[in-house]
Amino acid sequence: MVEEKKLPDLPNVEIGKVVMRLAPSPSGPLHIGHARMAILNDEYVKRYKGKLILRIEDTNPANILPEAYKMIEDDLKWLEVDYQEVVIQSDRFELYYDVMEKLIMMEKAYVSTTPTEIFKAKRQQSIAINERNDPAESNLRRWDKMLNGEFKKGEAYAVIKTDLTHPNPAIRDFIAFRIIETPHPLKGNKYRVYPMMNFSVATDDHFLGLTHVIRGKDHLANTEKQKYIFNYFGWSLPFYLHYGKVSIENSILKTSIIKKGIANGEFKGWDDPRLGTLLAMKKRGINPKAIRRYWVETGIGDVDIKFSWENLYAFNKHIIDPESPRHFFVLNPVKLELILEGIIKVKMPVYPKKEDTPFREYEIRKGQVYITQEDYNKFIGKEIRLKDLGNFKLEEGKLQYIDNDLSKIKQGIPIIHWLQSDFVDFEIVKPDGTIDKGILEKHALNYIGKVNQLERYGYTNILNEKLGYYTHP
RNA sequence: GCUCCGGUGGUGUAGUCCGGUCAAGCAUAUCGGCCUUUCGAGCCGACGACACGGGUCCAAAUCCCGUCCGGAGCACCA
Repeated sequence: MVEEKKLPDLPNVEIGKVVMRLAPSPSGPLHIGHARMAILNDEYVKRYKGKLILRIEDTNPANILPEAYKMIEDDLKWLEVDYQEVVIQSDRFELYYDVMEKLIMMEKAYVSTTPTEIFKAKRQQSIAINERNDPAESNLRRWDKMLNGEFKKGEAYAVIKTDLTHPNPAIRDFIAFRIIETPHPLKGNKYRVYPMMNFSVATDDHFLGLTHVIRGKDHLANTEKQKYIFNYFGWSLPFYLHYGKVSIENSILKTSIIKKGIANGEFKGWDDPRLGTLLAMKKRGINPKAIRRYWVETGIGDVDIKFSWENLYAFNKHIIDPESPRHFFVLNPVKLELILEGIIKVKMPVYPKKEDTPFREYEIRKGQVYITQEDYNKFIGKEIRLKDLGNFKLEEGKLQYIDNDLSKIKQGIPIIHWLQSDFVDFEIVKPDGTIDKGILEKHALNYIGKVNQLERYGYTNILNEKLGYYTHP
């Protein structure tokens, strides 16, 4: 195994004092992109013996999948990401309200009933709406009315002042609270004034004592907004690091699309092999250590990258190959007549590289034999070797025994896999959702739940006696 | 449109802050060889990149300017 790359050190580190966080929203299970965030944070916290907080950001009830709270924890556990504390943002409304009230009193925030279209248009032109210049008392009064339910959804919202003349319009005054009447899966109708992400994140990052924040570049502008809150209170800033955008091809990641697809039966579930979810990776037999190595090697650069399935597969192969039992799977089998004298005893290792490997032992006699349609078409009329059995002449509908001269291997005789008996009908789901059908050596069923190397076919996670998921070539 | 961020081989990354040791390292992919009763693994080798154009300098992947290209934000999403 080659030496693995390491992540660069973080600045301002004090061993044992580092606090970092994972901040997923519970809209669905985690996917391969989330894994980057989780693994990078986990790697650093482990290196610096710090604390990792799982903070579930559930401040938008419209976007919550109730099962996701648990799914996220399961996914992280599978990834071997260790967090020491779980914080649910919907448990912290009182804190958010309290912080907001202080900001209003400091005249760093205001509460508006101006239609947001006007607010946005004026902000674009660096013009303040009326309420921005109101004294704290007026804004506080409106804030109380907001909390008391005197405004309906859309009638009022609370805003953090930044700098209306900021050259970047994305940084100017931003909304911190809005009214939501949709019940929250955990809190029901207890709250109707919900913080926006920039507000709750800044508040929590401070009160949870974060020292370092690692997240995607898409949060660059959010970080700038959040800094205003830090500065108003004089809180010390964590060290921020933003990594680049990842584009993942040949995979579906958007929870909204997945939910729809599951509902209409297009996808089998959250672990459908076409999805980029960690559940799908797990089902396919991708080892979590391969995912970790992939993201560690990719590092924390701020350049935008394309996710490479090829590289992930290569890492996975290194990890699983030594532990993958070898078996035969004959895809699209062709039944041939096997012609030979007497009985040939074959003994094939399950783990060819291990000294204490178990074996698959068979007594082969004349009768039937199966090889793949592809091999049949390719080698008809030629002499081939049935692996571990002997050399045969392949003719139409039959295989005629010639000899067991092993020196022919050196000369380059094609070696193919085969099955005579002791097999089961088997289906393998490919990453594109299609299904390969064939027959699987029965012995492989002793290794259900493991990734098997089906020789000359590919690595496959054997799920049960009828079905497997293709891992990769 | 406005504002940010970035561009090293097919892919990912090291080097860029503090210019020379970088005619650019590593991984993966591809190709070839060895080994192996798998088209797998392993070993060896080859191929292949500093986006473009100017400038500064004895010297630039590294600093400056421009161009092109990619990405992000300008949500009562996170």
